Amino acid sequence: MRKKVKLAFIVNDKARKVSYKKRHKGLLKKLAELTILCGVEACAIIYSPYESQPKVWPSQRGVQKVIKKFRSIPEFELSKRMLNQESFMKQKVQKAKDQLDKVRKDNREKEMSLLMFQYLTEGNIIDNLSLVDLNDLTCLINENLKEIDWRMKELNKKASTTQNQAQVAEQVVADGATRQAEEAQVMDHGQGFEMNMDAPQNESWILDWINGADDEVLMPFGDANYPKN
Amino acid sequence: MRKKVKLAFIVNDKARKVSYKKRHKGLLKKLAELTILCGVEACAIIYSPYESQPKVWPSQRGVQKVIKKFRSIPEFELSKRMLNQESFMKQKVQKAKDQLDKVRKDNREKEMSLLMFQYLTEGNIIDNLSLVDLNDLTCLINENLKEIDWRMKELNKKASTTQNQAQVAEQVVADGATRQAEEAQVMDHGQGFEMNMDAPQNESWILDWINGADDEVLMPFGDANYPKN
DNA sequence: TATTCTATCTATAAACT
DNA sequence: TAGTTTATAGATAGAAT
Repeated sequence: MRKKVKLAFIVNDKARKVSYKKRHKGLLKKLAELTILCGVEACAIIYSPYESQPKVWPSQRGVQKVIKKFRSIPEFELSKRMLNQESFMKQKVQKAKDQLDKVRKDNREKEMSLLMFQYLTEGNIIDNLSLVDLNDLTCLINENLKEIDWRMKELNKKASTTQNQAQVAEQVVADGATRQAEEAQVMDHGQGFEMNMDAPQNESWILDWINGADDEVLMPFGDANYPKN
Repeated sequence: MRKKVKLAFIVNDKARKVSYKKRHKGLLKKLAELTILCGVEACAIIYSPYESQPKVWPSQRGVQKVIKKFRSIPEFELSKRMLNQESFMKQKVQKAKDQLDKVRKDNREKEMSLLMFQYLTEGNIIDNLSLVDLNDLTCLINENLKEIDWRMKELNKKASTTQNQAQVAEQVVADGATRQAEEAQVMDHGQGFEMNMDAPQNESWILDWINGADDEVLMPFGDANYPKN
């Protein structure tokens, strides 16, 4: 029901003021907590349109002390610090971009996995697949065949029962298909503010294996389909 | 499981640093949200023990602008503002005290109600009741008798059925007793940090009526039992 | 206009990697 | 030491008072 706050100027005057009052209060509380809990000096200055005087925090002594320090810093020193802040921001942006790339790659993998299992279980392949898609899909299926083969061999080695290989193979494929289908969520490819930047929380054994240590395998899933930014 | 944060310096160095990093990050985010959502100018300066440079917010332009304003304010003007801040704090304290009084009064009422219904339902009265307690209790019972009387009259007026008065009266008493007992939570009388400062969320009709408009009734429940602060 | 209520979103303490 | 995860405490949007 309650909508997620969109990080943008609140156009409605009334709503903005209400929000300001709540958030202003919350902010000062947080700042107070930070200074008390962690024993740091800090101050905040807020020029609100609702009061003629800027709102300051904390009380008399605190702000004067902190501000005094700032007064004593020459102008050019200040600029230098600001530039540091700017480069810090650039780092942040780069990090966010890296995360984006990672999520896109993950999404691509999940999509492909979904396609693969659709193909394996329903026997039909979706139209409109690009050459790249088909290539990745083929790759993925080959990976899985290898995996199955490897697992069969492992089981053979260790088997103390009389299970035959065909049964084992079927079991592995069915198991993998179920888990993969459950986990394959095709995520948003857009670049909006709401984009999911979280890394996926559960990797299937297939993806683990693909991402994993085997250097002989050529890695598929480039970001060919996504615009560079 | 997770304990409620106690508003005090975190003694454990490791825990304090972890907390600082999280809260610092959270604070700047909040500040950014405030400025964007509500279109206000603001800045924060944090002198952390973990960085040689004070942490500032927001980026270059923002801080310089806000700080410049502050630089241009004469020292004595600053003091004046700080005093305003101080008086603002005094107001806050007074408000908190008022709230405390209110909660204490509410608690007193709830205790008395509980006693009354224990007396009415179990027929025995707890020992160690002071003269004041007994007086309040008598008062409260009289109030309730009046209320019952009033309700009976109302029902008589409006009754289109053939219900007799005795039945109605019994109904009212039973109903009131149940609701009152459910709602009567005897709250903490201490003055610790954890004290419940919330106003009670559900008033019974009896308390509504006691607090309400009838000026003829002498109000019981002074704060006689509590130390003034 | 401010306060209260409450469903929901967000921050973060603690544990784990 | 820093990043991740998870459960819970805390903040707050929106509605009602």
